[in-house]
Amino acid sequence: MTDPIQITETIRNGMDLLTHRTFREHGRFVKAAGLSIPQFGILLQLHYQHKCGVSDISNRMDITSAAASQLVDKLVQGGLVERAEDPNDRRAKELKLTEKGRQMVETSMARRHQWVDKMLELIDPAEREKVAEAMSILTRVLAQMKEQEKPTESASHPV
Amino acid sequence: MTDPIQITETIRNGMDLLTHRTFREHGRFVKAAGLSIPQFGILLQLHYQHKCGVSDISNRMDITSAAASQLVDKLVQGGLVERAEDPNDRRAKELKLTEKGRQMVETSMARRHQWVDKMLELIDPAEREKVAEAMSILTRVLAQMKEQEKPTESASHPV
DNA sequence: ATATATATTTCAGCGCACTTAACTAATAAA
DNA sequence: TTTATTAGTTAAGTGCGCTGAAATATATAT
Repeated sequence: MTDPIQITETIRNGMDLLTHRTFREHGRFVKAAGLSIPQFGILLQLHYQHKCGVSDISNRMDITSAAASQLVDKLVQGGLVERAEDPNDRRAKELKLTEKGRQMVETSMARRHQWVDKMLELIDPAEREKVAEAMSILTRVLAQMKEQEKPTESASHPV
Repeated sequence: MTDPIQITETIRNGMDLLTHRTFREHGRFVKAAGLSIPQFGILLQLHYQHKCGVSDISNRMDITSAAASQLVDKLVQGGLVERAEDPNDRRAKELKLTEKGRQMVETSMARRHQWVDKMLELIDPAEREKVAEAMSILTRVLAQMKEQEKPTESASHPV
């Protein structure tokens, strides 16, 4: 297979399938965990950023700060997020995952990894290595794209 | 890279990034299209199955048939889905995408493909081929897993 | 023919995410 | 110091997705 069009087609198709699959898995897990998708989105954001303020959440999710505040509040009441005063700016809050919140994210990722691993079990080691190589290529290019998208961002918020 | 653990790790990590990314893209598109995630889920299901009944939707989405009926109704009113009587079973409905609905799905996929293509532009042809090979492996194994999961399914509903 | 099961719809009601608007408190600018 | 700006919260109200229950109509079983 060297036809460029067919190569693109193959990749598009594979991506579609992966996406489709992942969507359902994720939805089911979140639902089973008793959370909503937006709520879980906040947990994930906190997992990746380690800490942030309410406005960081509203920016990232394209919702008003009022909505973000309300969502966060539910997570705080659920014991998944810790909301403290930002020592540098007393108007702002410093949001972090609690241990319980961290575990929730861990579990969800473990669940996904379980699925990925099950998939890998069905192919032989040589193919597994090929897939790993492709993933490392994609990881690299995704990081590259992320850089390109945020040239104006300060170093203070490594999303 | 031949260490099995590292191979798995690399793949898991790549999958996580792809998932994360795709989620946001999809959410934004759906929102911009004036639909909800569940509504769009139905369009996608109809895209893959070509036609189905209300209960197929409720089964697949893990919601009651009442909920499915209501969701479908909104899509019908929006001109995205056609709801006709199933000639084989007059209790059931035969749901299909309208031309407008089909275009909506096409556009959303094109949007995603655009993003995938942009990603591919950043890597050289040799790497692109490697990625394609990996995707075809994954596509194969995904199909295989799907088979394993539905051994009792009749041939009438190729989801 | 009668009883039962299936496919869908309608309705009342609940919880959630979201928005706008008004408000508090703290920082930054004049 | 006053004036604006920024971060976050609160409250009222909207719309959506969802459920449970009741209703309708068709299909299947006895």
